[in-house]
Amino acid sequence: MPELPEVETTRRGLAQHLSGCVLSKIDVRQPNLRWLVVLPESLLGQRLLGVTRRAKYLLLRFASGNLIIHLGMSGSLRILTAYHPAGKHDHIDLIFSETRSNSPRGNSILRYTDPRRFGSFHYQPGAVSEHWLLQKLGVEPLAQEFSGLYLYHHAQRRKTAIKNLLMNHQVVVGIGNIYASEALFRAAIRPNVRASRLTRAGAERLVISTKETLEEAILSGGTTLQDFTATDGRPGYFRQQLYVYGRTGKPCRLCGTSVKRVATGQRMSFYCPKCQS
DNA sequence: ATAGTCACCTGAGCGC
DNA sequence: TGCGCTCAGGTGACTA
Repeated sequence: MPELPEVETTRRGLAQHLSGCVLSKIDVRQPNLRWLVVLPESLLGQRLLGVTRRAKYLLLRFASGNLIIHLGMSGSLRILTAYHPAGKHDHIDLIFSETRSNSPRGNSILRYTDPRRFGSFHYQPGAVSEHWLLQKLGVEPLAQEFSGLYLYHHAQRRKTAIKNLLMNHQVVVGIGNIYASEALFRAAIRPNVRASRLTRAGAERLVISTKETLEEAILSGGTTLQDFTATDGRPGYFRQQLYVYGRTGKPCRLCGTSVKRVATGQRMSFYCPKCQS
């Protein structure tokens, strides 16, 4: 699924096309996502005031509260401006109507598709930060608080692999399996080294490479491996810029050495044995 | 507190 | 073609 760049790409599409529109209908065909989807009727008739993001959660703000959407591993949101019959994995439609009198466009359908159903929809009245899903999240990776010193402090005395630390969302949010491998490559750090062995300089490099990787991926519209599309249906193009993820046995783009794959906990990591010494 | 495992669910790709 | 196996972008719950 979507990691932070894919969620951010989705957020921008939603904000651009649906902000100011009024939610006129909710159609939940399959409520059994990661958690049972229960959306209140009271949302109907409310205007979408804005779309923000916290970690990988999309926050659709209405006057009475927020719709909190997570895309899980295989979820995507598309905006349809013409009727399309719902497919097998098209679980939820939110229908928005354009109400500005001078531009009487038709309805827009925000369609949630998710083959694996690991995603989620929640409604939180009032302050969104009080939702239990958002309570224990760490810092945003693109924010100033995510600094070399911050990461270094969190790495101290931890026995887990550095890649696991980077993917620990109580420390820093939004970094999943693709971008963790990519950021570690760019910082020349092997994914399996203990977090406690991270040096101050290494932490500095890793924070910089993480921000760079995420920012470049956002500019490319994210990474599409199989399912992900932006809200206009287009894939992300960052896959072409991946150095190591999914490139086992292929030559490192910098030195030509064969890219290796190793298990880090329950996930696969990819690295160049020469560049990441 | 931390680290590791399991669970949720479907589909793609591979070897036989 | 089909079967069985492994793997897949996430993350909360549970165990030791």
